[in-house]
Amino acid sequence: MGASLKDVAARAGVSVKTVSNVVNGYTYVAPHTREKVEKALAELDYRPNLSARNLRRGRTGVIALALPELDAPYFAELSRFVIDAAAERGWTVLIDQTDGLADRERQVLQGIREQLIDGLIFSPLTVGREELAARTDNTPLVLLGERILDGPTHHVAIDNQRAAREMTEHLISLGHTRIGAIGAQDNPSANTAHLRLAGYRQALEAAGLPYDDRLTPSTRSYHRADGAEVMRRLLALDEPPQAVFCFNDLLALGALRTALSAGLRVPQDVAVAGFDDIEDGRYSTPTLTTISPDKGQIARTAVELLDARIGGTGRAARRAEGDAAEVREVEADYRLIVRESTVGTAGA
Amino acid sequence: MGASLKDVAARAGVSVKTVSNVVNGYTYVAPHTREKVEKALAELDYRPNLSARNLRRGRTGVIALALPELDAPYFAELSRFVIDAAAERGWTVLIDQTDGLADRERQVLQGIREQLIDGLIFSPLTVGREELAARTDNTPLVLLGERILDGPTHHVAIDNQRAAREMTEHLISLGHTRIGAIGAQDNPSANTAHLRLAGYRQALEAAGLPYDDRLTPSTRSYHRADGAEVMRRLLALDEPPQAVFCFNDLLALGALRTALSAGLRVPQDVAVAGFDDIEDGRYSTPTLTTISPDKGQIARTAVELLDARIGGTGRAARRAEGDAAEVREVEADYRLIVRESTVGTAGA
DNA sequence: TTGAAAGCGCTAACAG
DNA sequence: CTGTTAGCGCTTTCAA
Repeated sequence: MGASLKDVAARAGVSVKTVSNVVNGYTYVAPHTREKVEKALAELDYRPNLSARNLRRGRTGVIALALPELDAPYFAELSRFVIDAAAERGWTVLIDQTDGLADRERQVLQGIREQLIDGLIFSPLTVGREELAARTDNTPLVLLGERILDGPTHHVAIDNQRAAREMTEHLISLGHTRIGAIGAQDNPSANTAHLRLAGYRQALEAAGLPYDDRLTPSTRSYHRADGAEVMRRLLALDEPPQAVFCFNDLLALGALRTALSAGLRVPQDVAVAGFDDIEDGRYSTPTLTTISPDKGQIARTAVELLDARIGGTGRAARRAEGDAAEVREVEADYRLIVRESTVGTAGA
Repeated sequence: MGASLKDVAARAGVSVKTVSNVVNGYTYVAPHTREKVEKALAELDYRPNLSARNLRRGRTGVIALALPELDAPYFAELSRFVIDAAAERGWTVLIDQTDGLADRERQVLQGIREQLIDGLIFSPLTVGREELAARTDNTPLVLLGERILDGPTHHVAIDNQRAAREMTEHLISLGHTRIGAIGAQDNPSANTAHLRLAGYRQALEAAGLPYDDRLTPSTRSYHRADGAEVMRRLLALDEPPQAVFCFNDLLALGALRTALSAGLRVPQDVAVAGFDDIEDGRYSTPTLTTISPDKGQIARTAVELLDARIGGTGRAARRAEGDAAEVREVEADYRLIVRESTVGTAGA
C-alpha cells in the first residue's frame, strides 16, 4: 500500500491535518510548512486513497453509463462524448452493458453499483415508466434516448417521432409511394421503435398513402444482420418497396448489403435511409441518408443535468435538493442528412 | 445516506459482526438469527457502502481499460469483450480514453486512477519501453495489442508481423505484383504499424518483388478519412497499385470508398484488404478481406492475467507476489479471412 | 496557522 | 455461533 497522509506527516514533521491542507490546496498554510510538506509528498510519491476520501466525503467522482451494447457504433460514439464531457468535470465513467435485457436493466435501476457511483446515465431499451417509478435507489439518474413522457426522471432525447416523419416525408418527396420501414418492435415497451413507426405512419397519412403492415416487419434487434435478413423478405414480396426507412443505420447497412448483393442499384432500384448517423454510413457505398442526432449535445446535456442533480455537497445535501428539483426533459437537436442512398450521385 | 450495518444491527437486535456475516454469506449463523437479520436488511433496504468496504479490503473491484478511442469499432468491440470477461469475475470496468496522445498515455501509466482501480488493461499507441520501465505506480498492468519485446509487463497480442506477411502473401498469390500498403506511421514508437509494415516487406522480399516506398504512404491516424485520402494519392500515381493492404479495417473502408467513387471495380481493378475484422467489413460492398484477431481470446486472456496479478488478497499480498511473478507474453490467435474485396464474387 | 481526535461504514482478529 | 473492538486513510470540527 502506498504512503498515507500519516506517513507524509511523520516525514515532514507536521500533523496529518496540515498535509491534508496542502494536498487539498487550502489557503492558510505557512509557506515554509507547505514547502516541507510538498517535499515529503514528492519523496514518498504520495497518492490519496480514493476509497478513504470517498468514504469520508460521501462521493466518489465516478458515474456509470449504462447502455445496451458498447459495440453498436451509435453507443460507442455516444460513449465517447459522454466520457469526454464527464472528464471535463473530473469524473470517471464506468460502463455497464445491459445487452438490452430487461433483467439487467432493472438491476441497473436498482443500483448494483450504488455507493460506488455518484450518478447514472442510462440508455434503456426495455424498461418503462413503472419500473422507473418503482425504483428505490436514489442515485441521481438521467435517461437517454428514450422519451418516457411524464416520467419521474430527467431525460434527454431527440423528438424521434418528428424525425421519423421528416425522413419519411423526404422519401415521399422523392416520388416513392411504396415505402417500407425496418425496425418495428413487438415488445410494447420499445418506446423508440414505436415513436419512429408512429412518425412514419403520420407522414404516410399526411400524404394520403396507404399503410401496409407487410412493409413494416419487426426485427429482433438492431444489428446489420437483422436489416439484411428483413430486407430479403421485403424484396421477396410481390410488390417490393421502392424505398425503405430503417430505424437505425446498422439496419440500413444490412439492408443495403442485401439490396446490392441481389444486384439492385441503390437508390435507383430501391432507396435506403437510416437513423443515427454513425460514421460507417458516411463511408459506405452508397453513402447513407440518415437522421443525425447531435450526440455531443446529448452527452453534454446529460452530464450537465447529472451534475446539477448531484450538487456540490455529497449525498446528504443531494437528497435534500434532489427531491425538490423538478424533472427536466431536454430535447436535443437533430438534422436530416441526405446522401447517396436516397438521391444517388455516385455510379453505384 | 442509506442504512448502515449498525442501523441494521440495531433493528435486528444483534451485533454488527453478525449482520456482516449474513451479508457476506458466511456459514455459521443460526437460522433464527439469519432470518431476523435478513428481515431487517430488507426493511431498511440495506446496501453495502463500497467505499468503506474497499477501504477495508484494500481493493475496489474496479479495473480500468485505457484505450485510444472508444468509437473506433475495433476498440469498441474489444471493450465489449473485456467488460464481459471482467463482469464474470465481478469486476466493473472504467474507461479511459487517451486519444492516442503521448501525454495522456503517460498519465495512465503513472496511475491517475490509482487507489480506485485494482488493475489496468492498457492498449497504448505511442508509449514505449522506456516509459513502461519508468513507471512508479505499481497497479497491476496488462498491455494489449502492442508487442513491446522484453517489456517489463504482461501483455497479450497477436503476431502482427506474421499476420501482415500472410495477408501480403495472399495478395501476391492472387497475381498482384504492385501492392500498396496504407497505414505506415512516422512516429518511431508506433510499434504495431512498424510490425505490419515489416511483415508486408518480408512477403514482398520472399516473392522477389521490389519495395517501392511511394506505395506505402504514412497516415496521420487510422480512421476512414485517412484511408480515403491516402487512397486518392495512391490512385493518382503514374503506376497505381493493383492491390492495397490497409493496416486496419477503417483505413480499408475509406480506401474502398475512394476506389468505388472513382468508378473503379473492387477487386477487379484494385483489390483492398484490411486488418481487425470489425463488423462493418462483413457488411460493406464488397465485403472486406481482413485479418481477424480473436478478440474474445485477447480480452479473456488479459482479464485472466490481470486477475492472477491482482491475486486474492489485496494490495499487500499483491505487492509480495506480483514482483516475484514472471512476466508473461501471450500470443493470441488470428485468422486470415478472405472476402469479396480481394477475390470478388459479387457484382460490385 | 497548526494539531488532536473523532468518525465515515466496513471487515476481521479475538474473545466468549 | 455471536459480540467487541480496532483500524483502513481521509476530512473536519474544535482547540490551541
